[in-house]
Amino acid sequence: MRCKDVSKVEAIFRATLTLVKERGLAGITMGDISKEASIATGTLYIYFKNKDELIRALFTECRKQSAHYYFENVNEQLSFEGRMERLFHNIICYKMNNFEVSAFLEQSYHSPYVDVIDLKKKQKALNPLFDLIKEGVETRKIRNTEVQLIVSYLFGIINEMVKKAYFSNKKITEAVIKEVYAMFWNGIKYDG
Amino acid sequence: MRCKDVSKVEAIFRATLTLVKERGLAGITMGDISKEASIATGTLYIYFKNKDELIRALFTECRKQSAHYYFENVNEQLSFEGRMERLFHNIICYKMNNFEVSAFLEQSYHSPYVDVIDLKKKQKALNPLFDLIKEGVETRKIRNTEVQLIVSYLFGIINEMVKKAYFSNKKITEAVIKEVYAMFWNGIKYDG
DNA sequence: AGTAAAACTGAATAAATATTCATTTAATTT
DNA sequence: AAATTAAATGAATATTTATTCAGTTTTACT
Repeated sequence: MRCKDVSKVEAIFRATLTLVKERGLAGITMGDISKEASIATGTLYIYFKNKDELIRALFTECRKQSAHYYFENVNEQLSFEGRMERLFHNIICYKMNNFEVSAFLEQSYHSPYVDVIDLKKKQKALNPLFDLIKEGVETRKIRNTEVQLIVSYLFGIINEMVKKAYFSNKKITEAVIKEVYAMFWNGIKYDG
Repeated sequence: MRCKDVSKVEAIFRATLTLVKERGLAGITMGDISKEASIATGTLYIYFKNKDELIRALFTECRKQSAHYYFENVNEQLSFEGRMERLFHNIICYKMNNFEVSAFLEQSYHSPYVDVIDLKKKQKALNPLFDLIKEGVETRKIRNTEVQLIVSYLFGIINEMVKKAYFSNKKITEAVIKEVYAMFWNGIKYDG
């Protein structure tokens, strides 16, 4: 054998996400993870120095992946409104289809595994979003408000809705996304 | 001594909330709690059978307290709009001034300490909110949408905003509350 | 003050969990 | 196909954490 197996890291990550979704970050052990990933406990320590590093590595990975999907097809060909709607749509869909990722990230933020320094880096990944909102404010497409407030408004609505849908076992249909987007847009649009 | 000391339970709860706010639910031990509460570890077991019961008792207490404050002064003397704004205001203020309570509740929901049965009871505490929204929809004050969606929209905005404010060390001023409420209202109001 | 009951203490023990490592298995090289 | 190296195993060990309990202090009552 030549090198560490990427697919094993993948299996470990996937197992951890599954367990965190089911039991929460507070309720999982290295034994649980290895069992869920169908590997020996010792093998975890070949891929990660310890539990902290495993969780942190997964945290980093999840953040990278999320941000990547958020901005898919949000490009200059689209109007401001088009880009905003696309972004909104992407974020909802990603969070719905990858609920375990969202759940893990949310739980990690205020856990002993993740510290504030990491959080600062988050800003960069979401810079295009901040820029888009800034543009909207400057061109009077959206109300003249603190950019951060709009971001909180955006993620607040989406996070809560996705969480609710997940825990009540309901799918979020395209019609519902349209409806919520309308509410979101009415909330932020400029009206003199 | 005649009976167990209520103020000691209070101290234990307060200590736990402080620690969960700082380190997260995953990062606290019974030893940490007793130390923070300035009592011996053994004393914890006089008041609570074990860690699970401690956390669950605190969870129940926090939920009761929150719901109580949310509906303060939301009464029939007020117009529909007045009641809605008051409620919005109450929820924000409570969550700001008792951030550790909100943080603890949020983390508990998906922890091994709290199970789904408890969650069902939550519905009842928030019934007045559901009723208010239903009334709004029926009287065409707010858009004709799934009530649950409006609730998610409401809590989503507030939760995210309070979290952001707390972690960036900024106070939410009355002006900001007014601004966010305006956005919220524009999002849900009926417009043909 | 004297006494019994309740509350409190924190070191000792039990239980859970993380981590290591001697051994086995599989892959790669010569 | 033997030798070499990397990866995987899981029982053993170390560490952390929950829980208990024998002894101490405080309280409430006479």
